[in-house]
Amino acid sequence: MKELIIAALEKSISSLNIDYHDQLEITRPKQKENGDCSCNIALRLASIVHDNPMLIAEKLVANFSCPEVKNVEIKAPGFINFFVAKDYLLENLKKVLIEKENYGRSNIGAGQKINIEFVSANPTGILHIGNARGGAYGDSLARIMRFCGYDVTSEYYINDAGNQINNLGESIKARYYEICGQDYHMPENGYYGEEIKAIAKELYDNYQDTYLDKDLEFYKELGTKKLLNNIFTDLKEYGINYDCYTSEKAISQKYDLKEIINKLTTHGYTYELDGATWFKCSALYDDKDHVLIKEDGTLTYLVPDIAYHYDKYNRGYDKMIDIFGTDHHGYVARLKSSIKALGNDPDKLEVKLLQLVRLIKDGNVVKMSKRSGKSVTLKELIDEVGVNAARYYFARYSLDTQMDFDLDLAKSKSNENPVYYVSYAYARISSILREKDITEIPEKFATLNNEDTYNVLEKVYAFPEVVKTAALKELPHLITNYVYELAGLFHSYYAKNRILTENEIATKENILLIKAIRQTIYNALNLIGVIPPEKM
RNA sequence: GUCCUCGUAGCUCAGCUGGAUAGAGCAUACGCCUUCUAAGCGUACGGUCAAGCGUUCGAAUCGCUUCGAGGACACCA
Repeated sequence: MKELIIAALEKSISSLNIDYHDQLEITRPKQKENGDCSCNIALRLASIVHDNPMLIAEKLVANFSCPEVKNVEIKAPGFINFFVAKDYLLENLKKVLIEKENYGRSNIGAGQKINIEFVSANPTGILHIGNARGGAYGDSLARIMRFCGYDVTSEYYINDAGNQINNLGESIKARYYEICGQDYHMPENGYYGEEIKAIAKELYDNYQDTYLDKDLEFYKELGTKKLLNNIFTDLKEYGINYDCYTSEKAISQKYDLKEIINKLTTHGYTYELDGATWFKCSALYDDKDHVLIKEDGTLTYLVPDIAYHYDKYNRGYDKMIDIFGTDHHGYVARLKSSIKALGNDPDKLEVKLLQLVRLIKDGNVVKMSKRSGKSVTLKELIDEVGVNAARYYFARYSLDTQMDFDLDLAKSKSNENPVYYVSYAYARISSILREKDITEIPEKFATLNNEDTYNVLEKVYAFPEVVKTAALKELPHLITNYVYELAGLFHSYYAKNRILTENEIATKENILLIKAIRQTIYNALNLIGVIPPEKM
């Protein structure tokens, strides 16, 4: 529809001998009286041809011809508004019914290889509510982009080496010794979570105190294994399955990390100072240099991370998206610097920072701390509110809002959570379809011609466009906004119109209409990992 | 102190590559169940888009300044 109007307008513009080659903007006005489509081109042209926008609009309209457009109006200060025949909505209805779960699918991604890395929490604890947000965003984005024809790899980076894993091993050892009645101190940056105690207890339950002579390596491996298992079990329940897992250990085996540093040196990006080797990232994007090899000869966390991203580049993605908490934002400049220093294009990496989730309990902000184990876990969240509500809740918000998560509200399963509103629309339709279902699609629809029907059909029609925008702008919350509005239009339609009537043709067509609505709701929710219920 | 992100209705948030009268939900008030699910529908109330200046036909949207919130500034990861 848009395309037809644009083409006709372009003809009109060139017939006036105006030189204008930018993309014409056709928008959908908020007010219905301003038409189905609107164009601001006369306002744009005003400054180019130095004329009154109203007059330009009149000239454009005089030369405008497009059979699908029933009526054209000009409104101050110079908008051209188009009123369109509704047939395309009914054609689109057929399309939904034929394409079913593929309605909204496109190929704007054209097979571009995209890597999306998200959550990637260290295996030193249980996933918490912040991970739930990153997970919901990352997984939804992956689904949306796949739906739009991108070749997406979703990835989890496992930090299974380094200092924090030593601390993990020490922490488990300390807890185990404690249970065995032995004296052992928690390390300085020890982990105090219940899950650490649980691992120690399980060890004791199985082997009593016979493992007291095990070395640190044993506890590290045990802890990493157990905690990763927890993490991926939780994520799976949350609806997230990864295409690819990469571990820090594996990267260290695949690459000689000293070699990576040598590469940086060859390109002139390292220097020695105070017995340490530094990365000269201030010469690139960072405002400070950072240490790569410490005075004691060990590597900092930065080195394996540089190697990891080097590896991602070697895998040949067109674009890589990393999703981090905002507390890692300082890290971005370092990473991009390393990419550039190793001769790769830093623009291929896009880092999304999500604002941390503030937890509200009893009306007060709860300070979250992983080390002390004080936070709400993903598992608890799922158990309290269910996967659908949790996924929807997080998908609703754009990443850069400092959102509050009110635990009590979430637990209450109140209407505050719009997933119920959308699910309810789906369940209502399902209920009617259990009464009567139709599969054959007529050549022409004869009875779908009232205002409520057009309203909801217009929304259905908009779906593919919304999905594309969500993919291009990488904004999954556009999908939740959309599906909420669609559900609203259905509820409103439902309240005023009967589906099952005396009239057989009308009934059949009504059923096909709500079936298409249900399909669209399903497709939209599927993109954010929500499976709507047949009954409520 | 330097650097990021943010500030929209009482609350939680949309709207941001500039467009027409700034939108939802919750809360509040009032209507609507003899017919397909009332977890619903409808009406009302609610705004100095943090503040100021600028850019222009036009600014919540772009730029600068101020104020406020959160975060980052390790030879930790």
